[in-house]
Amino acid sequence: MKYSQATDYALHAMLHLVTAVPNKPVGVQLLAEKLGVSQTYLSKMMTKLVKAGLIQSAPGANGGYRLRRKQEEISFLDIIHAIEGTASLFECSVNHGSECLIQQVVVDAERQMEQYLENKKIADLAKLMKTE
Amino acid sequence: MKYSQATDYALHAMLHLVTAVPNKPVGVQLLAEKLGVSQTYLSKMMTKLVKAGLIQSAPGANGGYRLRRKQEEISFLDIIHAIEGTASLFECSVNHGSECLIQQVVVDAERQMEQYLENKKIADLAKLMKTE
DNA sequence: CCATTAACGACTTTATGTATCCATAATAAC
DNA sequence: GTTATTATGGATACATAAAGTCGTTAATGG
Repeated sequence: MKYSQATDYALHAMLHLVTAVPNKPVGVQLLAEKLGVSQTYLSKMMTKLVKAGLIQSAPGANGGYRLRRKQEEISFLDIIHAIEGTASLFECSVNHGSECLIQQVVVDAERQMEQYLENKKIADLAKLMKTE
Repeated sequence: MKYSQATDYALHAMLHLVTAVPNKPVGVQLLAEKLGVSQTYLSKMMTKLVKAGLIQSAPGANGGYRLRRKQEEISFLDIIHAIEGTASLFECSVNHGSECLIQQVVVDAERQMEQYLENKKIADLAKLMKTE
């Protein structure tokens, strides 16, 4: 079980958008160059972020992407869910009569991780980077 | 990102071993029947559990598997690690000069989940099932 | 010896992630 | 309006991992 590289790229792309000049769109070509990944591949992830309502896109000259919400309101979990989906990490495939106690435990554990990721905003990282 | 079905099977198999008669080995054929999975496939996971030191195996007639440790000392995390491995869920593939702050956040989040799974023992579930 | 049972390796199949290419649509600048 | 720019979408190829099967070997009890 691993987070996909796509999630890695999306998180880094969002961090770049946060630290970019406000309201000035950033093109996928620039982002792709900074991350060392192809434009066409990265654009798929950007499209997912758009559909999740995290960023806004603008076509045409001087177009690109910019944040849709305040940066304090965009959590790690938002980004991860946009790329990976929101399905549970664990689903019991054993056919027992009752509810699966094992699944309850693992899902509860997953909830612990998600709470942590929900409380972490990319704005937190942006602050850290400025003081370095 | 998902936990593999193999992990699901392993967790259920361990739960069966905990609730079985102590010190009497349980064969893979019986376990496989209860879980609705083939013997040969399940035996791969059982072998991993043996190598992880969670259970003991005995070949030959009346052989099978039984717990190696006390059931209060076998956690969900032990079983999951035995099947999935212990590698981190997230590894940054972007080439920046410094340490990856994003990776730190996600790894910390993962640690939250692991702590929860470490504190949950299969003995806890066994108790629950007896009272039902 | 014989039946039973775990362990191991080779293999097939299927699904998912990674990545590229090309066509299309929308917008801004001229 | 024309052109350059930029995002979006579909098709496709490739690599990797998961899911599952089969046959063989090895060890043990009766």
